[in-house]
Amino acid sequence: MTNEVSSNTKKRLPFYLEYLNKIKNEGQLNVSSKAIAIAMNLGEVQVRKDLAAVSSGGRPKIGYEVDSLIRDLEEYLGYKDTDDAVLFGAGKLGLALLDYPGFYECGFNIIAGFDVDKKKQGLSESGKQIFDNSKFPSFNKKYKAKIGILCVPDSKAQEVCNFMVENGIEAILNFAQAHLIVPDNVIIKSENLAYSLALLSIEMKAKQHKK
Amino acid sequence: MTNEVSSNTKKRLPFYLEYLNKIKNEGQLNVSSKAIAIAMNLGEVQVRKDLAAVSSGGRPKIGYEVDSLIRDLEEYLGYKDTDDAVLFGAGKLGLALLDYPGFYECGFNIIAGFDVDKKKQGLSESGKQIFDNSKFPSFNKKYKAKIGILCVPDSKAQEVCNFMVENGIEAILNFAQAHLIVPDNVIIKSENLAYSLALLSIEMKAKQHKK
DNA sequence: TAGATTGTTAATCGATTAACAATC
DNA sequence: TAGATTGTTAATCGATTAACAATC
Repeated sequence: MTNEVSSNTKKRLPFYLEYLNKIKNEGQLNVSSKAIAIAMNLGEVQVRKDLAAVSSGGRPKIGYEVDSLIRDLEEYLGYKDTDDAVLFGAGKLGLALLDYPGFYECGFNIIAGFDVDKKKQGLSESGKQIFDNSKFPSFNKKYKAKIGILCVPDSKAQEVCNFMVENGIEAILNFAQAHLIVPDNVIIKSENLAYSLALLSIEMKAKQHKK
Repeated sequence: MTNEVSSNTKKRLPFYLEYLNKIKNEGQLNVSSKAIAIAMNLGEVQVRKDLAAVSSGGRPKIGYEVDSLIRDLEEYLGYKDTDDAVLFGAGKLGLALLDYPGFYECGFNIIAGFDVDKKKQGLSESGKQIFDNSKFPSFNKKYKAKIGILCVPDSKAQEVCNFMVENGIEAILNFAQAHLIVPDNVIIKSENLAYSLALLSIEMKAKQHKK
């Protein structure tokens, strides 16, 4: 059932939610697919198809009820039931992510950080515990986190990745610039910030050429 | 010419490059599309098509020359000529990005940060200057950065975004959880870390259901 | 030459868009 | 009822995959 929703649709869903929350705050109660399409630079029909896939639908002439659409999207995206996650590598990026409020809004609770460097262990600014890696096996026997965020140096990425997988992690958001190999039952998403920027820059240059 | 390469192909290119650098370091001189496909979990033909789009090609029976493939990919991705970028919002994430070494490797040089908070102005850990926003107009008349990274609080995102665009920024990598509106000549990529995690988590749960 | 591997053309698959029927 | 808007079915478009010819 979950997989009836196409992967491209899924990627757009959080942005619908963002837009809906914006207009909700402006006091809007209903919205048409046309209005959403214009604001988000998408096709009208695409918006309707996307929303049909995860919501109970709108009403002709009136449009979609903003509140119920927000509920349906949050439901689908799993923002309601909070998932526990752990983070490895409390460097600058790791610390920023540990204290990043956006995760919580999307239903994630980073319950602890891990780092091999004694100097980095202790409490983060927002009060999250940072333990030594060696504590993770017993920790995760108890807490059973399945989601891991990987922010260690590139050269340690594969090793730490293996360690996470051995101790119950099934989904990894990888910020290291490294080609990671994982078993089939584990999913991994490499989120390389510089790659995004590189692709953005290519697009920008392509656009300039066209002018 | 640039736009003959499909957008999905483009997204895979940095990952080819990553893998090629890995095997280069292991001393491998040539590589077949089959080997790449297996390592990266892609189709063999897809690899050949992707590589054909941006490289001078391989040789039957021998495969692709790792070195020249790396050169072609770096060339296409623009890793060779360094682009200047600026960053707005020197909070935790902003500071982490200012000092993030990965950007430089991909051909980006963050030449300065900007923040309205006097306490955040000065030097970052790696020695990057952080100025008051008011300095940006004259700064960018001189340096003409076209790429901007946006890390300000969600509520300030649109305002700062406008300010960037008014002063010559044409491509924005947005880390704020906010629906931003920009003129047609500006491109924007919203890089929301929590969204990535949410989609990963949905996939993980879908996978578990299948079992 | 035979075999491995590339590159290309055609077929398939999936996602987007267009046309239109259903409905309030 | 007329008009606006949703939802669906069919057509188009683009990307992936399969089949195969070219080449070293």
